[in-house]
Amino acid sequence: MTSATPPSFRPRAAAPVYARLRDLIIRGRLEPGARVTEDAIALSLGVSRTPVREAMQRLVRDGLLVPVDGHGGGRTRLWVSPMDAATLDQLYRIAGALEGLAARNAATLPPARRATLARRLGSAERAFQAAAARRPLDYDRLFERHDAFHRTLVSATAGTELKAQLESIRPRVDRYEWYYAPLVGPDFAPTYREHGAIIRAVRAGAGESIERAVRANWVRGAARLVRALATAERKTGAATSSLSSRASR
Amino acid sequence: MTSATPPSFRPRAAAPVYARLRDLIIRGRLEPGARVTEDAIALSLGVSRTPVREAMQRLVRDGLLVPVDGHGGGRTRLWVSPMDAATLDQLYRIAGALEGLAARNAATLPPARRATLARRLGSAERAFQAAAARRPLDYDRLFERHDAFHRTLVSATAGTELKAQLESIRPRVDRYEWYYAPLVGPDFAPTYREHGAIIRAVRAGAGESIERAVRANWVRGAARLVRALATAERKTGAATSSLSSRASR
DNA sequence: TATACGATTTTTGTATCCGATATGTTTCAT
DNA sequence: ATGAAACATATCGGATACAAAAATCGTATA
Repeated sequence: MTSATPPSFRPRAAAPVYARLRDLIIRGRLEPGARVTEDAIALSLGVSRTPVREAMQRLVRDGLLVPVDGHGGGRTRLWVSPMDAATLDQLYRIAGALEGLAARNAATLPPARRATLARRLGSAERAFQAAAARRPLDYDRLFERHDAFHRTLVSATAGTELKAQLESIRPRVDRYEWYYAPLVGPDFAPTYREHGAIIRAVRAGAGESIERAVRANWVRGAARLVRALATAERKTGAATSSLSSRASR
Repeated sequence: MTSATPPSFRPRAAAPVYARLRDLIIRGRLEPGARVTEDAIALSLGVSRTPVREAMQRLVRDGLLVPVDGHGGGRTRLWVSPMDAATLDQLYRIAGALEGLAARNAATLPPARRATLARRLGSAERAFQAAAARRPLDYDRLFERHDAFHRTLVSATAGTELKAQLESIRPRVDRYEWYYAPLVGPDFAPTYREHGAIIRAVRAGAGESIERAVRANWVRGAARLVRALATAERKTGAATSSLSSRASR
């Protein structure tokens, strides 16, 4: 599911630390605004500060941690980055542009391989819809199935660099997905339609329309999440304004 | 109130090390395939291995250093990443997609600001052409002027996330630019035309065509560099095959 | 009571040390 | 002479030690 070590796992201790922290943030157990100190993490995970530092530097680059007082030079205290609708929108547009660029390549695939891709996308989509139909909804499974659809598309169309680039924004995208997806359902008909459009475009094999379909999926997905976020805020009363009151402990 | 903190920059050792190494690689003084060891850098720059390690990890994320493969699980020896036409092509397409996504926003700018942007782009382009007309050609200056054109465009149109994403591929893009730009000139008429098309599209204000123009610039720029690269290889006889023979000293 | 000053505590950045392991070299046996 | 095995070296990952900067908290004073 979410875990995957994109480039090549180098260190022995830093990788688990990174994976654990990233997961804590993505799943929301470390909320936006939570302070994260090297000592605390090192202590709680039973390693020294050295691998923790490496993991935290990587999380900064992922955009999951940010310096608390944004002075560009000295990277001092870090906290879990805030979440807001504007960032979500930007992020999803970027993902759409990149995945669209990748998917466009499907048009240049040999017809046989393109047909295979369309078939695999169809089967991934059916699995996703099946997961979405289960009651009670298992969001863990739903997330995984949804992700599988996009991974199928990307792995068949993106080159190494593009894959790496997509991986670099995945942590943040996943975080928004995890936070707000439960507020989107339980009706996923729009998503079905958009995925269906992607599959048909791949089958037809016109690069331009494949790219358009993929982009539309991301842009509209972002709109759905923003709507869910706004609704949630109206209900709970400015959920995001309590960010700075969190403590890491 | 407390004394307004002037940019109290605390000098960190890792930042200069990173900047220096990145520059050495981008400018080609550390060639593809050169081994880079923590000890050697630490010694030569007069710092300990700790900040050097941080810098090198960052360079790995930038794609300028890569682990030399061959030993599956163990440790990581790093060398300067190789350069090849396929990577160049992918990289430039990504840059085109991202910058195109940004530039598209120019269409939604208030007309006055859009006009200002078009004017600033025009003036940046004139500066670029002036630099390109100087004889002898100062590639350092040319590079800077060309970069300024794109920076003008991006800084006026891209959000924070998009800017960050573009920054993340800049080191590698710059490296290819530095390596092969001298082989492209001295006639930059195609570039003038493409930049001109971008400026006109911005002035007209149609998002779709702005994006197309920006993308075309990058895709065609990549093609020019690939052509230059191929020519250089034919002349020097497989320049890139000598990669693994470099020593770091 | 509010503010300014100061000491204590946190937390980060850098240096150094140690252990593990791949890599290269030398030596010995056949 | 050739191959293998033992040995030496290079280099990395992690732990620890130390210093410096910043934040926090308390106290004193106007």
